Amino acid sequence: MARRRAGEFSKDLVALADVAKALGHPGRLEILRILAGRACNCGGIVDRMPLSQSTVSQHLKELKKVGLIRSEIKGPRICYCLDTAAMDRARRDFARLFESIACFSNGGETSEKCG
Amino acid sequence: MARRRAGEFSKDLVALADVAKALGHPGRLEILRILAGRACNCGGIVDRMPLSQSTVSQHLKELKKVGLIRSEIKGPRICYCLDTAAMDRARRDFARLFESIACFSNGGETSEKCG
DNA sequence: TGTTTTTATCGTATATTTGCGATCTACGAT
DNA sequence: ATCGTAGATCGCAAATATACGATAAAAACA
Repeated sequence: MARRRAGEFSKDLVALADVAKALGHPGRLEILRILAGRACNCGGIVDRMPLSQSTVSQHLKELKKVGLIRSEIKGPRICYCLDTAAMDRARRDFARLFESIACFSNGGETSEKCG
Repeated sequence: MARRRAGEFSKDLVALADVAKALGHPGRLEILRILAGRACNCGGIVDRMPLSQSTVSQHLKELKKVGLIRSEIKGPRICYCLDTAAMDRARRDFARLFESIACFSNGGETSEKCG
């Protein structure tokens, strides 16, 4: 992004966009799916993904940045798991977004006639 | 993105990630909010946003690409509106994503003990 | 026909993302 | 102390994204 100006959009909007951006990569969605089944260390995730260790590590960092996952040192390895509270918050935020945006009462066509 | 390899992730996953990515910018979320209230032409959106006409036009193109909005030529101007069917699909897809990922039955802590 | 309005697109600049190999760090085991 | 494993981080390259001004294109209108 170039020439970013501060305070152009509301804090909430930016926060939601950040979470959406974190979800905006199939690899990161896949990681969340993997962690949903079971907390897992980095290596375990790498084994199930078509990406290198360093790349997976970067995606994990990204997901951590927005708080969707957490890590915990477990002896020689680091265990990653979902932050269920954050996930629940995200779920509600998205639901609210779509609620606030859409008036899904009409037949499914344009929201109203243009003009 | 560098060195993209084809078919690494499932089609559905990629499609959902694409929608998430489209939602991953506060400007685009704002545009959706504006269009939720009322179908609007490009100029009308520009007037309510801290971005230039050309930038807004690009964001509109992005949202069109994933199908969340549609456009309709209306005389000298082009009217943009939500594609309510697509929005509804997206809403359900996100709801399903969070359902499939989270087991929100425990106290809100880690999904299960790590390791 | 020429002018105005509206929007898309081009060209450009800059920032960010994605990806990988290589390396560094931390830790447990020998 | 040394080695091996696990993971983060660095350095690099390439692709995308973001933003804007300028310009082009289409349509209404004088």
